[in-house]
Amino acid sequence: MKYSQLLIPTIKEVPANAEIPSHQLMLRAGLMRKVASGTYIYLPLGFRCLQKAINIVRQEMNKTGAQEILMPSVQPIELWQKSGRDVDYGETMARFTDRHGRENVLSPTAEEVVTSLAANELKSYKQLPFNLYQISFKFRDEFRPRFGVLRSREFMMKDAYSFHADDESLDVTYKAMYDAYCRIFKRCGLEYVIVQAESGEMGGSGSDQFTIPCENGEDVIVYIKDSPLAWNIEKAPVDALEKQKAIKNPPKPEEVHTPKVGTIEAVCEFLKTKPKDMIKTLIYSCEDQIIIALLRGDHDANPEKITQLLGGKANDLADEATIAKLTGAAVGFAGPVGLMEKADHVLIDLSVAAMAIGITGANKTDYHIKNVVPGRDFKLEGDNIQVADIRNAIDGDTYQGKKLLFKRGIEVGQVFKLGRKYSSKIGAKFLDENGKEQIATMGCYGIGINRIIASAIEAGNDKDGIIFPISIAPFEVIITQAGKDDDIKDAAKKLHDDLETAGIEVLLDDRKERPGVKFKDADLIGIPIRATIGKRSLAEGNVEIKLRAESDSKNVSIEKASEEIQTIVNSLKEKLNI
RNA sequence: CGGGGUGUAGCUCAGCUUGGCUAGAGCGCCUGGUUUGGGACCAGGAGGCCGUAGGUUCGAAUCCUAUCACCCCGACCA
Repeated sequence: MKYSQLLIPTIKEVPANAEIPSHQLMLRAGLMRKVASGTYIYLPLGFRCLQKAINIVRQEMNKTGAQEILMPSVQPIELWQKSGRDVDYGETMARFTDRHGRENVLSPTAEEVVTSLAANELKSYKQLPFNLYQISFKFRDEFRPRFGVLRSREFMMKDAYSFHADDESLDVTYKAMYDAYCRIFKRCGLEYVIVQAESGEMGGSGSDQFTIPCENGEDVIVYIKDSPLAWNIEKAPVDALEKQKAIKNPPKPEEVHTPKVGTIEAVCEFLKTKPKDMIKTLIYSCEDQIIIALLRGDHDANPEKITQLLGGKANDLADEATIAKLTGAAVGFAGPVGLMEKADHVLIDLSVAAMAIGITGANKTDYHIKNVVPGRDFKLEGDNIQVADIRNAIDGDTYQGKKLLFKRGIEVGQVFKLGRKYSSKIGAKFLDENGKEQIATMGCYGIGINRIIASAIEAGNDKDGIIFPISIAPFEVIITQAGKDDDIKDAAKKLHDDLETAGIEVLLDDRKERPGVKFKDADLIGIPIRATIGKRSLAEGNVEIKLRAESDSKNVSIEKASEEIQTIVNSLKEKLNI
């Protein structure tokens, strides 16, 4: 392929609206352009990267016996009403009415459609198990698209759905997918970490996330040094904190006037105390019920843990009106004393139960109460009271006595055991050996293809540009033709043709540009191997070969160049099992 | 959706506070010439309804109002 024939609009300056390296570099290297917030055009180079990642995913999926299909992007809302996810997804799911007045959605994922397929076609246990997947654009109307392609509204996803007669069969496929994902990310040249995750909106029992550690990741990974244990923050367990020594004859609770200081920080400032001596009272509503959650002031609530304790039911922080009605005070002054009886359910974090004494809201606007002793001034036991782990791990926490460590990561894939959530609602049933009707159990397995590219760039870049793993680079080799003499052109052309014939993906930079410009562009785009043919080396009958990831170059005779480059390509590929 | 910010040439940004003549710079682009191994130099040139719509004013990029878009911080997810 000739550079001069491709649209590769590289830019020298850093785009003003791009914050993180992958976003900036994808624009600068001419991989993509933005159409609107969260939607992008993949230009020739960017699309080649996507295709290469897709091919790896496809190969590994096919190896497991999964079958590729293609489902529609426009789906009838009825299917989503059956599963109840029209509500769960809410505004994130784009909807429109067609000319006939039918309600449609733009597919954010495809459990409903694939399960309805199974409902129609699945009759007998003899058909099971099977695993269907597709690679297609998904649309989610995110509250806040950001970081370029890392959180775009339209994105390329591989989504697979497996159907099984029983849990053992699901376990087998789940493991096969898990292993396939390991191979996929390895082949894409990504250093990944597998973390235990909550299944969230998807429902179901088990889930593992494949994340790429990097500074700009949106997920927080919690892990233990020299241990395979790792969790998404939403799932990370923490040891209960040691019970604080009880204070002898603790003073009585005392109301203090705290005018207009409703936040933890403001109260601490005002009363000269620390967040960890505060008790934070959060009020949730869940299916018309009122849930109160008590946390230490320096801790954050973990919505996933709370949802689990509520039996998976959707819950949200209560609105201002509900809080005012319940507490009789403005937001910021809620406290457990005298309030707990009014709630349907009270969740007390382990660390609150471990406190000896604390300060909390008085359920009276502009007042707090100090000298509140858990167990004395509010109950820790009762029919509607549960003491549990409902918070996010923070620095200093341990699990099984070992220190928890934190880093950020990008989620590139996730595998779920869905169970019968969708199959029961949509009616994916079959007859078993005994002629008895059974509901199929399911798994689903997603990979964000764009995120593979973006996270590879997050992980692989330097001041000059992208450093692509060879497996997903737009080209494997770039030939920089430095000079316009005929012998240079001819030698470059011949090397290009030889490599192309040998099946190497090679780009010939035949532009009428100065060598400096070509070197800069080659580095920016991040093609793993560069072969330079110019006056200097050609005079000695040599070609200069340089790896993007390394600083040194070497000279190889023009006759041996093609062979040598092929050897390097193969060795780079072998490292990634390509 | 809540909070903050930005819209001026293809890109990065000055100018706006304190309204005033023809709206600027660097980079990029076009032409000619000199260059040619790490984003060259000289000369000439094209390119802007100052996001959009109203308003104030003799006069608006600049002040006011509305609106749209984009970006950042929060709740979601591949």
